[in-house]
Amino acid sequence: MVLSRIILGLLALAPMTGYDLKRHFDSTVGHFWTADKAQIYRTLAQLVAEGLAEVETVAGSRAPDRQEHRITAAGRAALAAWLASEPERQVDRDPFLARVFFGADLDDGGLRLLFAQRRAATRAQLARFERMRAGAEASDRGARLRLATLDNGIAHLRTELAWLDAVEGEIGE
Amino acid sequence: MVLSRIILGLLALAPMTGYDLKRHFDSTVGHFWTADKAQIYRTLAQLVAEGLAEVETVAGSRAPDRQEHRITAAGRAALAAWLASEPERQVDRDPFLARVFFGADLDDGGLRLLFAQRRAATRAQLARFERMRAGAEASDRGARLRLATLDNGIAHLRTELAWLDAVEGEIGE
DNA sequence: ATCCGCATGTAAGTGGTTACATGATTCG
DNA sequence: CGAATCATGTAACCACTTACATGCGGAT
Repeated sequence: MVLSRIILGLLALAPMTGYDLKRHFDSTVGHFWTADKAQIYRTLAQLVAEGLAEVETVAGSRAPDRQEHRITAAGRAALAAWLASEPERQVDRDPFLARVFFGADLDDGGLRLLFAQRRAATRAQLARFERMRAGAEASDRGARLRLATLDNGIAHLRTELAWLDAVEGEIGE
Repeated sequence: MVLSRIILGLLALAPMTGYDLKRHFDSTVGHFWTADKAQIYRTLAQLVAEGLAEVETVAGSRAPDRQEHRITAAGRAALAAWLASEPERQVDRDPFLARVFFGADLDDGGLRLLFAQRRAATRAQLARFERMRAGAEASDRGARLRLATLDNGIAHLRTELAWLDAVEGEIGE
């Protein structure tokens, strides 16, 4: 459900192929939703079957044929309805915190490695997000909202680093 | 995989029924992992089939029979191996942020409602976590680590509220 | 020649949710 | 008398991941 609406939202910006969508899930919307191509192609077929999108085969001038998907009027209505509906409840599943929770069974070295890995991963992602932020501008309301979602990710990554400092300080002693 | 190891971790603390485990997923470990009973019973059966846990039927003195599950030596080894293994990469999927991202198609009232709902949900969860925190003590290393995972949740919820303040301030003007 | 980017999809499996179904005991 | 808690499980479905499979065009 959420995936199909995000795809509709992206198609509302411009007609796209499954491949184009995949690139969006790897970049612009990747900080709050990911999807792999098997999922994307399946969902696109579904949207077409439901009449929320339509396909047009564009002969590849110098590449394979593109299956361009375009949002329909019904699709725009479905998108608007979803935007105004109550957000699905979010599940937070964190394999790292699961390890920390049972971390008493781990020796000091293992625990330090666990935190070090988390710190490295968090830093790397923060750097990625900050690069994305730098190359964006808040021209209109839509752009400001899209930037706000990125800022949300950045804020949480910084919080994670601060938490790591606190916990490692406590453990280190 | 992660679910089965968390269950092993809980069974390492004490033998339990599926019902007991469900209560843990609703309370102590709920802030980083959730599971419903269908999943729990299925996974318990799997663990027994793999020899990582064993069952003992305890006749109910004043209630239904309990299927007590106990971790085996092989189970402890599997738990230790998982603890020392590299954490599975975490997927962050947030239906709320997805709505904000496409929020330009929403009118001002819709947008304000969206943020208000998020704020209420965040506050409610923060209150729950803080109550849990108050009733806990950091006696030994294990308890400190378990508390740290709760503090992680609290820190992120506070960050979310701060982010909401910032975004709503910007939108409101 | 070989690899990378573009572009499409299928098959099989795992993980997770929802709905259905049963039954005893205890507390108000 | 009814609701809540304890306790178990099945069936069906939906969401997501991984692996397999193909083929063109352009750059090194």
